Amino acid sequence: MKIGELAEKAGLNAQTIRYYEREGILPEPRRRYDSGYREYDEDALERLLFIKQAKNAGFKLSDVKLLFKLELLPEEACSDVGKLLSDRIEELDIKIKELKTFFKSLKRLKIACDESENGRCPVLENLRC
Amino acid sequence: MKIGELAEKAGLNAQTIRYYEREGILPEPRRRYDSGYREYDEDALERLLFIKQAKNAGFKLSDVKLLFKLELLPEEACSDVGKLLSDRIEELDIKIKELKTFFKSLKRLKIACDESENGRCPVLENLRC
DNA sequence: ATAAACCTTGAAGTATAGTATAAGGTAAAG
DNA sequence: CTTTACCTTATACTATACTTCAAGGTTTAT
Repeated sequence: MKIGELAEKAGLNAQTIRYYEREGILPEPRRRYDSGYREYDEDALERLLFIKQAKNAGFKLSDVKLLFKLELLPEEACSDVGKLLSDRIEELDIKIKELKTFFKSLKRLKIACDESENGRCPVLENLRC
Repeated sequence: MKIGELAEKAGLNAQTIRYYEREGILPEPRRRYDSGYREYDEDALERLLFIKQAKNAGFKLSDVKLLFKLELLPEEACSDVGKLLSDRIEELDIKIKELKTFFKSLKRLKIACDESENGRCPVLENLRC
């Protein structure tokens, strides 16, 4: 498939995909013989969807790059991937817990806001987490 | 307290606090009569800690600004705060669910990586979420 | 065959969130 | 009373992650 179709499937725009390629996050795809257009397969889509999720989880593109880079290296680098993954798993676990706390905090704020009758939303008084 | 002490308590640096003030996220504090130094109270610290959590939850500074801004407005704006909060609560709920999915995905990747014996970490083959 | 839609590159521009620097005034400790 | 730490402003710089633009070639539909 061409870049436009991939972009649509991944929910990105084509320039972003080219940018990922420039930055070494997405491997260079093969090109059409005649036009030189980029030609993508399903793996490229999988990668993009993974990148989107990783970004959503607060990972930097450089983290994703590192992960994909290590994928290509032989055995001795595999423990590095394992270490990287362990670290990220632990970080993400902490982050999820923090978000749950903040979620409660926002809900408390909402309730206080709904109940306010003095004409002011008591945002500040209720933001302790 | 002076800006340095506030910065330390909040785990930020003083320039960041001045930056938040410039951007209208933190209100201008009163100044010492003689030196013109900024003088902060505990509320400022609360605000900074709230900002940190909001940022961690993926909120932009402009979102936080909006929240604080609405706090100062009279009754008729209160329902806007309520709406803003409802939206953010819903977003955060979705985000937490997505992160949990990604968390599982990373764990699966880790397991596959630990079990791999062909000298390659099967990152790509295991990143489906 | 021609227009619209899509692709190419390279370079510049944007948004967000700071961080660093310069040049100087103030506060606190010895 | 001087030295060190801390404060002031304004401006410039950085990193991340895109987005836009210009100028042109290709594909597809009518």
